[in-house]
Amino acid sequence: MTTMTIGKAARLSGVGVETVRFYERRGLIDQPPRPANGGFRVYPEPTVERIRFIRQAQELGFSLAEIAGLLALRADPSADCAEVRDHAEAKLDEVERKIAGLEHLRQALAQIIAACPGQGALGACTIMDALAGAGPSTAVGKQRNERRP
Amino acid sequence: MTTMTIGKAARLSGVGVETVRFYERRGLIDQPPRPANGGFRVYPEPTVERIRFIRQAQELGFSLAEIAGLLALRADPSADCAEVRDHAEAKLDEVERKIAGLEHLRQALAQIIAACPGQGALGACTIMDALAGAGPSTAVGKQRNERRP
DNA sequence: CTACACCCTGTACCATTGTACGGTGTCAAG
DNA sequence: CTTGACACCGTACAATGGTACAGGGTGTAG
Repeated sequence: MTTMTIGKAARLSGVGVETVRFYERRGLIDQPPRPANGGFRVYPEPTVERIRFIRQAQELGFSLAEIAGLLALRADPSADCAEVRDHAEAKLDEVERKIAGLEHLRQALAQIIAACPGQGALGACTIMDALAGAGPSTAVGKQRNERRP
Repeated sequence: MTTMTIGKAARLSGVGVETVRFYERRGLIDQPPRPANGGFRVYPEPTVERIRFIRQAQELGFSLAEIAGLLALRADPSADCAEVRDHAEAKLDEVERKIAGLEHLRQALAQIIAACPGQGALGACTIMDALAGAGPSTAVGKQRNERRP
């Protein structure tokens, strides 16, 4: 098993040592015990994965409290299955709503990019226009982006 | 044109009046002028759309500074097209990365939900397991050491 | 014309999510 | 056995994104 000090765990997961300790205090990751015979705390490799997950989930718009909920989901027999499943299903809905919102935004950005180099009349000039129009009716070369999901 | 007071604009966009003012201070939305003859500021309907966009973008993991950047994107001839397009393309990349991350998370959640009611052997009990394994029945040959301590 | 809800401005306060710092302990290379 | 890098712990400070008054103005229903 790969183990390391907190400094290496922090470097590998792309955060500062203080951030690791902060996540420990918030209960997002376990703080390894200090060895009985003295010395430094020893961090296992999965902690690095966990921190990376936390950072990624944050970029996807989840708060640390929500991320704690995700990390606490356990599909094992000792937990109340129905409760876990309800929670997981609620999160799944949320994830799917986010995906839908991002797809919408993606299309709007694609429309702006497509409209940009054209020197003619511009129908969807801003994000708000692109989102409102949702596409083609304006005379900018009909960016009907029918991309497959 | 539909117009309204700040209170109604706030209610329609699902935020508090103070939040609307906060966004004004941050330059995310325009503050309408006070009527010369006195009285209340008059908000147009597009401001409501704009606030809703801000809130949605926040839930998708964008900071207010980033959202300001999105709202400032203008594909019109007065702006430097190349610059606008670069910015829009960078944002598009980011959006697509977020979508990919969310799809990944979606699959992990689906896996937990699927594993939950079954009483048999559970392979992917937590989010971290589900993400590491990357696949239940669809045997995706991801060469990942799945070690159980 | 009075009550009452709502607006305006300014300032203060708050939660979340870190980041920095100071003082001390540990360890390993030279 | 000294020295430098890093760990540990506690506390303080900071950026972001609001939220809450206080003290006044405005507009309309009754």
